Amino acid sequence: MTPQGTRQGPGLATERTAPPTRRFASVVRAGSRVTPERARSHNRVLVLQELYRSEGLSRADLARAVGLTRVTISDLVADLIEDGLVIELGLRADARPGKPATLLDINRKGFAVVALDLSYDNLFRGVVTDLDGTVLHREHVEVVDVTGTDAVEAVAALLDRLVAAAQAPVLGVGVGSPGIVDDAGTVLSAPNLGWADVPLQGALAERTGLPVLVANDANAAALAERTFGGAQEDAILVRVGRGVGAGLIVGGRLVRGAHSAAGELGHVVVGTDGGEVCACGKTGCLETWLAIPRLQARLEAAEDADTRRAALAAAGERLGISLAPVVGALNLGEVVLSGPLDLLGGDLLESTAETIRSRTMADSHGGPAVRMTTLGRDIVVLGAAVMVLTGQLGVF
Amino acid sequence: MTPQGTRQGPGLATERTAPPTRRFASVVRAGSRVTPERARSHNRVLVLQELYRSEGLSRADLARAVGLTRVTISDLVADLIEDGLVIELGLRADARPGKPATLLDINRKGFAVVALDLSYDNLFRGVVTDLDGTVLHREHVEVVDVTGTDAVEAVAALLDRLVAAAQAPVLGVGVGSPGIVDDAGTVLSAPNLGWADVPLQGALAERTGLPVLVANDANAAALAERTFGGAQEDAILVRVGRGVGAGLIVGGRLVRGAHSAAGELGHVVVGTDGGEVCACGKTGCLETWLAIPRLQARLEAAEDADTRRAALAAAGERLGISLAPVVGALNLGEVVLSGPLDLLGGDLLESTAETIRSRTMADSHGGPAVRMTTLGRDIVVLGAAVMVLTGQLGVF
DNA sequence: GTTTGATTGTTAGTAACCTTTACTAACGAA
DNA sequence: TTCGTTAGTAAAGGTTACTAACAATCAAAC
Repeated sequence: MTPQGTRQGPGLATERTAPPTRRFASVVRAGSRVTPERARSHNRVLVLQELYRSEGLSRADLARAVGLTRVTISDLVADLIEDGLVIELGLRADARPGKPATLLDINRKGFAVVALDLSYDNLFRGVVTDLDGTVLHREHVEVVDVTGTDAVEAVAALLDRLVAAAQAPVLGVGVGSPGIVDDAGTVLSAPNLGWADVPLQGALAERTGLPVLVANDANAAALAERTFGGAQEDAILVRVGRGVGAGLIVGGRLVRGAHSAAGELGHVVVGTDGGEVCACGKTGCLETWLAIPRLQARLEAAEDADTRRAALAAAGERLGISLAPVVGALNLGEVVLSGPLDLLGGDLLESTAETIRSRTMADSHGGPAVRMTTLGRDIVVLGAAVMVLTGQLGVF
Repeated sequence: MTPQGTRQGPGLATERTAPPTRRFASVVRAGSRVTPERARSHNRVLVLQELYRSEGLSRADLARAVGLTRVTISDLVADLIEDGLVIELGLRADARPGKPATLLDINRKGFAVVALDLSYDNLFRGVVTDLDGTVLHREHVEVVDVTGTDAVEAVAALLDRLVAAAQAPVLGVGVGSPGIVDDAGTVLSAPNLGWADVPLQGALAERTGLPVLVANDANAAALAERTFGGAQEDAILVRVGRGVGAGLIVGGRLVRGAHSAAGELGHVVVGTDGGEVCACGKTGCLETWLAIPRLQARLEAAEDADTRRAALAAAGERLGISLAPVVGALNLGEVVLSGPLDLLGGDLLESTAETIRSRTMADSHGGPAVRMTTLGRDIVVLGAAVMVLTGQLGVF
């Protein structure tokens, strides 16, 4: 053992032959022992996933896809049918040799998911969907100047109406809320709603008796984009509205952050040339460049079309400047924007893409894809639904 | 279903009630079925992890920690002892009622790990460690103007010497290489070594017959910092040398990126006020502000101590500017620097910390911790060793 | 029209795994 | 000495997934 290695070469050279401290950090979560029972439920999930992804598979198809034997698959499927999660569709139609297969599918219409989006101004929206994320029913409620516990009450009332409207057993409730939301579904901070440390998930779960999952709206949107929008395994979704937020998917998983605040991009300062003063006190925050109210004000002040296009391009450039380090550091493959299509979809988007490309290393793949979401205004509720499907069925 | 939902509220408003495409993205990797055999090997890993983390546990201690019964633990431990991975230390000394426990430990000296660091200028370094990451032996070789297959040959020769020097069976070989390295250990691009699509991992594995793992040097360093340096679950490690690279730990896991290029921060443009021209062709890349040769040139040109301090602070500010969006987006809890302590450790570090704090939302935790690594020049080889321990034993 | 080969799904039996229950060994305290 | 506690082992049992074998069914070849 070399206690104090001699400095060789011109390379990095801070010293100390590390006597590794006996404080290790583990990858595998504690208590994740695998009993046969847990193994089976894991395999159950695999079957569900496979069925979810492509309806109309036979038991034999599942066996090939999952890697278990036909016998085991038959057994698992029997369980799932008994639980009502899977149904038989009938015999396969196409002509091929051998015994015709019995096609299976998840019972897509047999359960409902309730999903809420609290991120609008003065409005809570909610939907009932089936297991595919198809919206079956919509409700909304105006919440002008409603904050604190009144706001929680309004959410609960909306939720009650949605649950009552559901035509099938409700699998669970997903909520996309503005602000910072921790793992347990407590809204740590949501200034617009006057919330601080509000245990929304617990409150709604207790009231409805249903499984409830609460997450940040931009994070939910990112999940939706990943699941229904075809986003890659490494992508960022940027939501532009009254404020600016983001959700990150890294390695196919949603990033939560050290203090559950991942995606809080709005108040990062952009560039080194000043800017407008932000509500947060700093100067040149991304929100001052990009938030819809400010952007609209600038567009209205513009005198001709060229000036308007320049304003949009400038906003896009600022977004690109702040995204470039993130794209470079994470090697993101995709940047997706969500917000008013008429404002974001044109010059702004193009400018963002061009700025990112010119400020990051042009890898052999020509930089990340930059595009608008195709999920429209339902992106948050769809993400909230994904949370339920993942949490309750393990699907996705 | 509302085909074209009416626009309500001033919120986000791009349209279309998403008919979700039947193209889903899954979280669980395909083919990850759990057979009883896999379940047992998983539990074996849990036992190893627990033993690794704190030596001197009894079978009963393990049972409590892992959550399996004493019977099962005894069985697993018998397997591990037979494989030579675990040894009995003798009876517990302290006096308490009941039968005295037989203490166990991983056979820490019974296996060796070989780890290489190819990231120095004109020098390859390698070490032999035990399972704790304690360095037992060092070798190095000068490689001035050695590139391409010659460089691979030099690596292989160094590796042979290290394997020959090992006093215990070699568990595996870890390599930290500059450049972009994919999952399979192929160096996609390492300009300094003249490598492009070099299947280093495969070549070394074939030559030595040992398990080999190759990864980017900064990524390896990040693993070391996470494992031995006490880094948090969400942290970035920035390596400053001839170039600038980084490794990211998100949710406790290393980030690989869409094209295996995560951490390539050196060629991201910083700020909006120009800068020096970079070798890559762009202007104002982080490397032009921060790389050691340029920094040293600026320091030598400085006339007095104040100017030198200002130069260091300016470099730190640039690093902070480019890290701020990353810290904000990922909500990182920690930023760790690796490189020449005399240059990075003082004003530069402070300036980086202050810049990050002033440009991100000051969350209730006062921003990320910013510090130097304590692992010194061995950080990359330690990370390479961690790769082997993780890959071969599942530890960490 | 019959045979052949292929495919599906089920039944029966087996091996692996973890658990429960029960036991022995070993020790401190009363 | 007795009691209570802790460590480790042994035997039996239940769950899980596997292999082997088979009936049902159909297309295609003969």
